Amino acid sequence: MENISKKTTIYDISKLTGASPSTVSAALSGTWRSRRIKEATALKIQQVARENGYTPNLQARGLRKARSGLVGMIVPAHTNRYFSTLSNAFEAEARARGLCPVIVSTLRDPEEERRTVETLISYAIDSLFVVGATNPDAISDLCASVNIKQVNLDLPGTKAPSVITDDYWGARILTQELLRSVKKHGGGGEDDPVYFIGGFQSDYATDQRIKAFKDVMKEERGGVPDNHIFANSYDPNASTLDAETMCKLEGGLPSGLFVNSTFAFEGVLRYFSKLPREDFSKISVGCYDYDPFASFMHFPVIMVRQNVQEMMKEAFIIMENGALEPKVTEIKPTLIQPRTMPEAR
Amino acid sequence: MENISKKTTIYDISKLTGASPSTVSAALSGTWRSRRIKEATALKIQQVARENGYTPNLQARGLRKARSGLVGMIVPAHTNRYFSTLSNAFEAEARARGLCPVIVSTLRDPEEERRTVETLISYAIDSLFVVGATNPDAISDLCASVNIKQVNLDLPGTKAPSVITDDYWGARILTQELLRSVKKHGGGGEDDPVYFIGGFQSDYATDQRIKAFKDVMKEERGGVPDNHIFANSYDPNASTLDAETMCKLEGGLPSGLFVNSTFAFEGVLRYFSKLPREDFSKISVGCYDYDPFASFMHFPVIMVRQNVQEMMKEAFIIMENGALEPKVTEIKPTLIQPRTMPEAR
DNA sequence: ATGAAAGCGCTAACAA
DNA sequence: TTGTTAGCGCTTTCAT
Repeated sequence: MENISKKTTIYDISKLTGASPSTVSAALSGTWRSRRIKEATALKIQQVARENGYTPNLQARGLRKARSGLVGMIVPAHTNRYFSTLSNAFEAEARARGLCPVIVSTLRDPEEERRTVETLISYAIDSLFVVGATNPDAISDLCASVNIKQVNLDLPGTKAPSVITDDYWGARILTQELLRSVKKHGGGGEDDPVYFIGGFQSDYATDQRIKAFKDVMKEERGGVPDNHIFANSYDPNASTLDAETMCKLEGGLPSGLFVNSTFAFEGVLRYFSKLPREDFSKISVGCYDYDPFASFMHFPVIMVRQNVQEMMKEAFIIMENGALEPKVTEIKPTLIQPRTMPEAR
Repeated sequence: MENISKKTTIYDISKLTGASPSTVSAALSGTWRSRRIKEATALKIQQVARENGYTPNLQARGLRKARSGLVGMIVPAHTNRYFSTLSNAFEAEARARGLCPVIVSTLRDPEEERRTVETLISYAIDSLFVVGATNPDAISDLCASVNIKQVNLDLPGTKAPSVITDDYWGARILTQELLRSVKKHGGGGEDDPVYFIGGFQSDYATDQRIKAFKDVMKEERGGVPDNHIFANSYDPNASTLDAETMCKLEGGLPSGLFVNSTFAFEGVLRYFSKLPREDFSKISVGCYDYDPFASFMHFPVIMVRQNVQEMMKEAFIIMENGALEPKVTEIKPTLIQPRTMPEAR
């Protein structure tokens, strides 16, 4: 306790107890049983260690053992309910395994992703969870060269196992429910316009969702015009512009809007906030993502909540099995009706 | 590049180039100018390093230099807009300084806070940012014993400098604005009931906010009954119950509600979601925290957005100045009117 | 302008 | 049952 300026090491404890450094090491790292250290010795060492505020230097241990006990995760952003829920689940799983979780956001920037992963590798993370990366395969190359196991989440890669949401299925039920809502609250016509805003056309998830959207629209409406679909970016600002374009095109708000992610929704709302409240009497929104507050707006918002716990649990299982083949596991999401607030997670 | 199973080290590069390990180290760590390494030598070494996919082992470096380049931050939770925005700002500041940010959530659990901080210390973090801790001073004791600089955010401590929001001021203007809204949308009477829900009575921020709430209520209404104030927990579930109690007591929804944080708001909404929509025609809500979606509900929600960037910037400045005296810096928050969506951060 | 060598704190053979 | 020693990969005197 009196040690103010330098950390206590096993050598300090060694001197204090008269035991050798290796005995101290064993006593303090939990391996003493298998090293047949006398229980009394071990207990005494632990006692002294406690009295002196000893904590192991995990850098030294990591250097020696060539593994750090750190598990890394990269996410596109923190300020998003979906990703932060993943962070939460990730920490829980890591903690349950006695590992130290390190989460870094990479802002959907491939260069930042690369830099961050290199940094994490330099800190000798034992494994890496890659969430929604723009280029998971590039990361796989980095990881492969240093034998770090990797699992992708949210967006799949071809060089590492992936756990993703069954986006086609989710977008289908969301679109169907949205159309039902449009029928109920909308203008009433079979030709009430329905739009799609948000996401990258080229990313897998968006692609699946658009496919499902189009398919359902085809089945129930005979189709949807291409210019009713905006998928240029995950940047909220882009969606603000898209919403404006949509309203110009439509001469007002449409009866139905499929919003691809809460990112896009934020952008759309930024535009909506300028419109008079009466304009919203007929619109229904389907949002592919869940946010508790969004379910409680002044027009119906149907949401899809991805099953984050299960995704993360699955990811850890795959990791523990060696993360070998790059196979894709799909998890089904849940539909959340407007003004419904499921238990927090 | 061909190195599959083991990481390239400076010794590999040393052999490959014929230079000594120390020269390689200097060339690769950027200290070569001051060591008067010939530029040609340095460049060649860097070239070879690049070709072989060399990345430094930061654990080894950290062990040797006794500082890791890691900066730690603990937050109560990830799944909250305010905290995740802080995470975002923290990462930005850390990155700008070439440091690696490590953010861990501690779930408002003092024991978890202690364990996590100990772990971070074991990884030799260079400094620690403590957000909304239940017991910042206990953490200060841990940090002091190993000479780690600490700054508290959101909730102040007495043993390390703190950067917090000017909660009294923020809660005053929020209450005033809420009363204005109640006057406009409420039943019309001077005696429209106004309630307060959320937070811990004993924590500094809640205390300040309740004080401000009471003061304004006194000034404008002559006071507020004690049983109109619920401050038992940050757990959304507690707020669900509080909302129910409130409505029982009131025989319906009150005209005004001061909600202390989005955590509480989530809980309140969970109860609200069971009520018929018409019931909400007269209620106004003031929420001490900002969430983009919450500003867009079917009744007016006035919010306070804490100035996260400035708080974090200030925290880093204090850290860089040595984080000496435990003085408290207060930052003023911003009022956000209903249906207003400021730029994302 | 560069090399040799020590050592950061720990663990794991190998001895005893 | 315990001690001795080497070495993880790096930086940093001190030599040269």
